[in-house]
Amino acid sequence: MTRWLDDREMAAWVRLAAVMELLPGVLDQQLRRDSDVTHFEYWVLAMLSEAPDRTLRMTALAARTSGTLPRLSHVVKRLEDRGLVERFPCPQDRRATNARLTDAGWALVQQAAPGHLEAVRGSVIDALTPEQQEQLRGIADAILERVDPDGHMSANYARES
Amino acid sequence: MTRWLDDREMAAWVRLAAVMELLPGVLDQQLRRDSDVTHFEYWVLAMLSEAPDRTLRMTALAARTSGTLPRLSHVVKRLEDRGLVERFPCPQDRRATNARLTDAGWALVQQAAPGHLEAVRGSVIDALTPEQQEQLRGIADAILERVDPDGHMSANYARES
DNA sequence: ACGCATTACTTGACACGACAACCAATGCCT
DNA sequence: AGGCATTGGTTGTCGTGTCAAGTAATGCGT
Repeated sequence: MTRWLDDREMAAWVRLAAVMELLPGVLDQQLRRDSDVTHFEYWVLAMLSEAPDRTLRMTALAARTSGTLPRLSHVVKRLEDRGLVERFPCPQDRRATNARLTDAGWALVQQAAPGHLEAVRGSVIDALTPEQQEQLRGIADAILERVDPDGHMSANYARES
Repeated sequence: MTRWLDDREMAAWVRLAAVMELLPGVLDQQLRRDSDVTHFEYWVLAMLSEAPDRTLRMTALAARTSGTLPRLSHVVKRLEDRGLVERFPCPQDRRATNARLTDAGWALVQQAAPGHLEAVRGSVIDALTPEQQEQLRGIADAILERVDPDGHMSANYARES
């Protein structure tokens, strides 16, 4: 027999679904308008900008951005065509490809970061109390634990304990 | 001067971003595999199945699914081609189009609902304590308040107060 | 009652992601 | 050392979403 959702469960789920449907579009639009990159492209550039030598292997980049490898391949190629990233085979393992942020890519991240940060603050962070921010961390961790138990797809952060 | 995110804010944001990136895919896959519909298509059918006479105007459907009108137009057309929905001009206002769930569509929702429910439980609801579910509701409401202040895009639920 | 703005949607072109097939380098096993 | 599975990544095709433009009915102002 199926256990239906009670009111509390339904309320939580419906709102989460609405957030998942709306928030990505809002953030995407801001970045597109102001800096001509998608939200995902921005994450790619941002992760590279924080990496040693501004360089990461494709697989590492995929994990840090929660993206699949084919997706990353396409995205990085487009970024390369635009001169924001360069690719070169890894010397240690010639199967692997390294992606490095160019100066132009670095400049774009620097220019885009403040506006994006404001958007994230405006639609998420500043809408929440400090308590809610901590709650959100716990909730998201619990969900990620179910969705990606091994953390393969979200090596971006250190999960609690 | 830009206010950067502190540790607490960053932790919350990074995890929310990962959830937004991963969760839709997980739910999509389950529905595709088991019932050959996308998550968005499922919401469309589900909203219709709860509406009086299983019928809604396109605009109302868009609001309830947090989708844009062009998107809905495409999706409903595809659903119509598959015989799950039928469209007919609204008698009262001939600009408007009504979408009604067919018997086949109704059957699909009935068949798909239990599996989808299990997926939602498995990846979200059962991962959270009752307390966290209430927290999530509050957090999502706060975000939606910023992202869609007038509630145009999320007429699906009654927001608090 | 005429015209213009608005509402409600549809359509077409383009961009992006997913999936599957593919290729190349590596490393292990014997 | 030869063979085979595995790892790491790219490519092509297809489905789907978005955006901009277009159409048609409505309603409001004068």
